[in-house]
Amino acid sequence: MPSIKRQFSVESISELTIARLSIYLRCVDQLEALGIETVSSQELAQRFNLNSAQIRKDLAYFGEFGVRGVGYSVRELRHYLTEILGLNREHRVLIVGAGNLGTALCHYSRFASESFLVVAILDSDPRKIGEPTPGGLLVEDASRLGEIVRQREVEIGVITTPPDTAQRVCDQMVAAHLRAVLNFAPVQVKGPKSVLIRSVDLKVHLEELSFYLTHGMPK
Amino acid sequence: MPSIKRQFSVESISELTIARLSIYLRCVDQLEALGIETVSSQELAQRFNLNSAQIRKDLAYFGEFGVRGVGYSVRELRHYLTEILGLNREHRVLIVGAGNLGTALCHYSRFASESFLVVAILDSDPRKIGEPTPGGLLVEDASRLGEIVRQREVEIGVITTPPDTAQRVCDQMVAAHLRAVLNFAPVQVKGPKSVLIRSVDLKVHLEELSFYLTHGMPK
DNA sequence: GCCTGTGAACTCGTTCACAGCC
DNA sequence: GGCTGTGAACGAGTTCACAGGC
Repeated sequence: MPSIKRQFSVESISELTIARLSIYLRCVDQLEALGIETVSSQELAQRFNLNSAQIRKDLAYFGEFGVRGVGYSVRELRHYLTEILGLNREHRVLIVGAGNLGTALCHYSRFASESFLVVAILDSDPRKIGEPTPGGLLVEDASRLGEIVRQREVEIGVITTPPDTAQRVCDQMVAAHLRAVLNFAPVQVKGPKSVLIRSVDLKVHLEELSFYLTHGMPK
Repeated sequence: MPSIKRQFSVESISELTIARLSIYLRCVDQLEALGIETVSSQELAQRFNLNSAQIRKDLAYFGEFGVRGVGYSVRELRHYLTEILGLNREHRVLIVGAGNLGTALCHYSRFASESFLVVAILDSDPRKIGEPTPGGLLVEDASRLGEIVRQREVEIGVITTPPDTAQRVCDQMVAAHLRAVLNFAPVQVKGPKSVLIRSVDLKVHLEELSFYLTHGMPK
């Protein structure tokens, strides 16, 4: 079994490609569960509404995983995608904001994947501190963020606070040397380029639906 | 105050433009809260990390809202964006899946915007049916979906079930004539083109972070 | 014959740069 | 002088189409 290319340059690969790799991984997981051992890019494309040339191109950035005339081994592909996405090790996650969304994610991200472990959920509301979430984790004091990040070797911070405190929390996460931040608050949070910041913006998605409901569907 | 173009063609406008309009609306909301009355595309761009030409182009699809030499009236722009996005009327939302995420969204989408109203949350688990969510809404029986959609004039369905039931729920939503579906389950759900289906994929976002944490940051 | 990997063609989206207007 | 609205230039991303290998 060949290994993934050592020399791919992260710079030259589109973020859209990375997002699709995650989708491909999900697809081969399903195929494996069905007992399918080999799959061609065409078959993958048909089954999951994708484009076969794009699948081949996306994969080819990272190595030659397929066999001409045959296709890809489902098992191998799953292995490669897991390795490429960095999912063969555990990522420790900390959530700030123990509201409904924060506590929900606390539980959700556990079943979402083996690779992400929520090691703390913080809040600054004294009434919430010390209380357990449905998942069984105790809410801790937001002022202990730096200390907790260091002690528990946290890499990823998740913001589920109201919008007006999101930027402050993000600044604290940057100061605590978290390497990546996932923001769920409906504001644009900013930080230095050394920290990877991504937002999941529910409001934008709902408003997009509203637009198309009002003006008719897209192409 | 001029009105928005009647004759823009939805087909010719990119989904990315629509998503940005939602961001612009959020930005002018903030400016209005600061008491700022007029803003140029350049100022908007600087303040919120956007591109001024893109702002002008995005807005120009829908009308001539600006004044040359001056800029845009914050109040007017807010009005136009609200109208364009179809946020000047209420959209009724139904959630299927009363787990942590479903109940969280039930509450969340209320404060997210005035324009979206969650009118029902359903589940098929008899232990959950009849129980109140933190927001005070009672969980109803998922088998009543069609009836509830009709009676309460629901437009948008939200899926927060586990992945294995998501497609079935989506099919039921299509059958019940919901016009748009927002899926939070980590699977690709499919439906006819007449129904707008969008997914918010937490797992993909986390795995993208994992990729960059493993291989270094993007450009 | 079939399917991958990939250069080339094309499509789509962004940015530039300036004419037109205040 | 300053800023919008927009064609034109550019760049990114997708799809085509085929050479190469099983």
